[in-house]
Amino acid sequence: MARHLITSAIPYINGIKHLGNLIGSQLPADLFARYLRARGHEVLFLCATDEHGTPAELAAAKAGKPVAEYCAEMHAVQARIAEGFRLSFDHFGRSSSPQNHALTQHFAGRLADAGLIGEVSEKQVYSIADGRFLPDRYIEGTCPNCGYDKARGDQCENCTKQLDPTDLIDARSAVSGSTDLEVRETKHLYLRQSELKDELDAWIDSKTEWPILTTSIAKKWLHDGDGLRDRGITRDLDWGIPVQRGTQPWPGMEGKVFYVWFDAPIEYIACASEWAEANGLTDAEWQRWWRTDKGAEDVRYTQFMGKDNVPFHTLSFPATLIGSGENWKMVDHLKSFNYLNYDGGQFSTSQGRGVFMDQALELLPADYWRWWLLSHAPESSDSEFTWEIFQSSVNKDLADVLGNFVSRITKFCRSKFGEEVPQGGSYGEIEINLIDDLSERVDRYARHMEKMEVRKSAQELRAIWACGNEYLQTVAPWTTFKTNPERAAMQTRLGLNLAHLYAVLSEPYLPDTTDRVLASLNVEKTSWPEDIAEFLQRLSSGHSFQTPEVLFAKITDEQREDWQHKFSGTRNP
RNA sequence: GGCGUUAUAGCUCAGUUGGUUAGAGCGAACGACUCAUAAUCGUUAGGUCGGUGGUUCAAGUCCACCUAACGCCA
Repeated sequence: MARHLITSAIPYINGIKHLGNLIGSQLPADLFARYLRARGHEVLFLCATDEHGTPAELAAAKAGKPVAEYCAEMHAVQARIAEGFRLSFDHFGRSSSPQNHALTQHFAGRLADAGLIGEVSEKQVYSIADGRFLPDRYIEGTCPNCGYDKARGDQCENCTKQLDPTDLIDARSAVSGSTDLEVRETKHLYLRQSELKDELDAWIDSKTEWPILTTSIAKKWLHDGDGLRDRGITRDLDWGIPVQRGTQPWPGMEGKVFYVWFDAPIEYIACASEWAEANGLTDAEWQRWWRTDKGAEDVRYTQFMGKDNVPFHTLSFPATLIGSGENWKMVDHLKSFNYLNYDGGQFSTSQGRGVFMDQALELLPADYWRWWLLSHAPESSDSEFTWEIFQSSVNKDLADVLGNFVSRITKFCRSKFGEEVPQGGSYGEIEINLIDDLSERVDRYARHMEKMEVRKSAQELRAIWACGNEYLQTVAPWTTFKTNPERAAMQTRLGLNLAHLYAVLSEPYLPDTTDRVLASLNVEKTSWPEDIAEFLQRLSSGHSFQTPEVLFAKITDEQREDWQHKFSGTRNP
């Protein structure tokens, strides 16, 4: 038994996430967490909403609500949808929590004490009508290069030219449309992460098991051009964590907040604290997960994220932890994912393109999505969602292979022996071979899971399901029954036990299906099948069961076409 | 312009440190079975591994150059 800390990249608060976001971090993290729990390990699985920054403010303004209220509502929405997908977070926190305020300020203080915070004066556009500074991307105007009239202050979307806000002709605020703008001097704090470059470099070199995708991105940021650049950690905004040096005020920083990228990863830690509070636990209880001087030295920490998040997790956040000079737990394994594309293009939150989490659950139960997404996870490269692939994969794997197996064995038993496990007969060579084969396969399945090889473990799981159909096809109990009912009883008993085995093995992928099958078979959730031969005797003669309803309905061509059409455009938020 | 990732059967993807006839699932064809959600099981066809050149006794697997897609940065 080991202790595993698992975090998923925290989704941004402004709206419901799409399937690409889901498979990029939360879902594979959940798979891993469920697997490790099933193996009897102690797991703390954390996720949260990332709530600060300008996009949240603007989304709230658009919704006509105070930003705090908006975030609270959206957090509840995301929590409910996560529950719908059976994401088994031990806690789903909020980066706006008091714990994260305190910790973020604490880290800033420690970094400042260590000489790792610099102050920089810069010029930024201030909107007098809005009464605030505007981030570059919230300034619009006419592009001096191509004449496009909705160019943003950082870049023209039309001609892709990189811009400075002062380049824009007739610049205006994207918030209010006001053209009453001026450039003002403002002071910001910078994290001098360049000072930690060598330490980070050595640390990353020690992570030989990390995927190439991860290390190559990190290395690029470390070595490209002038090397790792210092980054601003404060902003002139209202919504965020007020800049403080620990618990003390920070002279000259009044009215400023920490930049969202700085406080968001700290929420991983704060979330553990929120978890402890929510469960009536002491600080020591969460610190034993996060402080290597307070009991976390034996914790194995795994982070899940999309590739766009890699720099923050390999450089900026580690720089924060190392720079604090305290004994914080650093990530051991970092699993990053590529993008899932939607029907030839990208999923897009801002454009409302693709299938969103709430919509998906309206169409089909969570297990359908979990299975497809996980078995097609974009691990080695970007992968693609199309309705055709989704339909054929779900129908074939879930309905025909797994669902039909459970259906045929329970119905056969009911018709010949009634709804209880039949007695009599003993194994022959075929059964011995089957058990050997299954033992090997389960072993392989587990090894893939340990290494977080999501697609490969799904492939192996499917092969394990197929073994059941193959077995029934080979021994044909419906034929055996005519001449040797006792032998048919043994074959049927084994078949029912296979259904039990499959339910337990499939739990990380298909939690609801597991519950349904176990309920039909009248068995409690049990531990992982360490010994396959022993496990396949658990349902013994006389044990009663109920024949389950169809586990997975097939997706019809009409449904597919209907959905294809319905989701071909963009979503109106 | 720089850098990175990817390029393997019709489709979606595996191929560990270079080593005998390049694998899986889907789809296709054929056959078997009839317990089951017209489901299942088996067999077969099918790729010289984006292109060119090189290193090596031996390369999909290493090197160089080229092409294409995607991404990041400037």
